[in-house]
Amino acid sequence: MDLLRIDHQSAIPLHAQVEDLLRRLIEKPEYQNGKLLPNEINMAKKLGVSRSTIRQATNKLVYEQLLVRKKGVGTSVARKNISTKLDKWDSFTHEMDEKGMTFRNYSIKVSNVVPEKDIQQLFRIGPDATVLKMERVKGLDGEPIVYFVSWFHPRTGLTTDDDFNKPLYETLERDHHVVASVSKEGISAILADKKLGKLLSIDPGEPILFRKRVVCDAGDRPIEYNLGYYRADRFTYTIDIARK
Amino acid sequence: MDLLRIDHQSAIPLHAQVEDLLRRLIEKPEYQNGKLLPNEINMAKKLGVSRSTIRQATNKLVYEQLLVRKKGVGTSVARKNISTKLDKWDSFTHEMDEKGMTFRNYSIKVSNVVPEKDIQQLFRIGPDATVLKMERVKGLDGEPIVYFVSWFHPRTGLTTDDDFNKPLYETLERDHHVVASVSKEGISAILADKKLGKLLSIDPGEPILFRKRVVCDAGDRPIEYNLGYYRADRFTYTIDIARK
DNA sequence: TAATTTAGTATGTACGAACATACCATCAAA
DNA sequence: TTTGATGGTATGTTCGTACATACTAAATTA
Repeated sequence: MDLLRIDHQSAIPLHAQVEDLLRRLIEKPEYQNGKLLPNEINMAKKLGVSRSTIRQATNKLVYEQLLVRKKGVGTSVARKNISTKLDKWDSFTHEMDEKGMTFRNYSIKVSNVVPEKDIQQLFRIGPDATVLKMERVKGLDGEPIVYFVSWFHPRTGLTTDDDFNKPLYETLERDHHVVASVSKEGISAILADKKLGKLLSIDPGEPILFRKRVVCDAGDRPIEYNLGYYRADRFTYTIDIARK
Repeated sequence: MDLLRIDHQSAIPLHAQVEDLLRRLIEKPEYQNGKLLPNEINMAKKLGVSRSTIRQATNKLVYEQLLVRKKGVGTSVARKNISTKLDKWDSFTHEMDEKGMTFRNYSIKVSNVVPEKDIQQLFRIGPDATVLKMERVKGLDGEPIVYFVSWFHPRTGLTTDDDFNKPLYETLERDHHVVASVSKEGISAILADKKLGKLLSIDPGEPILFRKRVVCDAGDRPIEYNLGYYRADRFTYTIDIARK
């Protein structure tokens, strides 16, 4: 078991190594049915770290609700959430078409980058791995409306050669056999800075609807990290209950 | 400073007391502008607990993004998120009306209860405080569709005497001067148990769309904790981008 | 004066120890 | 047979200590 070892010489903190190890461990089928993990003291002994370090790592996973602890029993993997099938995500353009509006890409930029730490962690990739980054400005009637930034997990197989003007999730499903499912979405508001102001043709300080999204595949593994900056004077996010 | 003291005799764990103390502390205006909290060692000394206990408490708040830590600098209060104004939440019934369907309350029950620990914590109320609990089953064409359970923070001023057949958020705003804003929403799926099966007229084991929601006021203080159980065969949750 | 060194302070990481409390399965008593 | 006691195990809480690392500002040097 090479992946189940801790490197005391590494610059990576022990608790981070343990956390990572646990993340990989709990993906294994033998832990999927709520079976108990090894107890803390044994894990500590086996990995050659202290119990506090084990707890530091498990605490984080418990916060994230990946693990569940029961006093007097042990720690087990949380039963996985059933995620709702994605069907409308990339239909933004289509919806606009139906309303008789042409929603076009104003600019598009695709590159390979080494992402920030939080994305590395989300994607569970090394600090040197490069991922595909896509930036888009979309607009309506000559007016830019939204600025998207996406990072795609290497397992999507997307490259700079793909056609990003076509519906993306269709491309992923057809050409790369990756099926996107909803995972997590957060909406908040920020103020436009200089850069955003320029991209969206508004003054810095104007309100921006900011959406953060993690797209996962059917196995709940992250495939895309996506940020969306919407001109708040042109768009509102609403949650809608639709009949089947 | 009565609220800034730790009771070593209490059954409540020290770290929980510290956490609670910090939650109250960081609401004060003097910490709102990113000013630094007292450093960990001093806090530990002042409160008569160890630094680990302080960290145990602050860790949680850091994880919740209420606090921000900077190595070599200190810990400060995170700038508050601007939350989007709520306008469509209680329009469920209205939407249905527009579609020519009558969405009615099938049953409704209002009571005063001592809530579970997680709600106590969310509401930041004592273990003895009672809150208003409301349970509703709503349905369509003689068929129950959704089961709601809500707990309302005492500050809403809602009592069992209020009329819960009228749009709730309008009542809150008009009669109790509480303005609801979106805070957090989670959607998942569960299986119906006996109770849910009976309430929704389906067999136990049938899929249920489960929605958990925390409604906050304009000051980001929680006012309602709401659970919704939707018959998955009748409803789908979609996220929709609508033009203003 | 401007660049650099350095001391002080704050968080970050890690260890080890001890006792409390919840749970469970087994065994004993009513 | 059912109830109750009990000991083993696992997490929960808390303490104390030590050193690493990042940042800041004051003191030093070029």
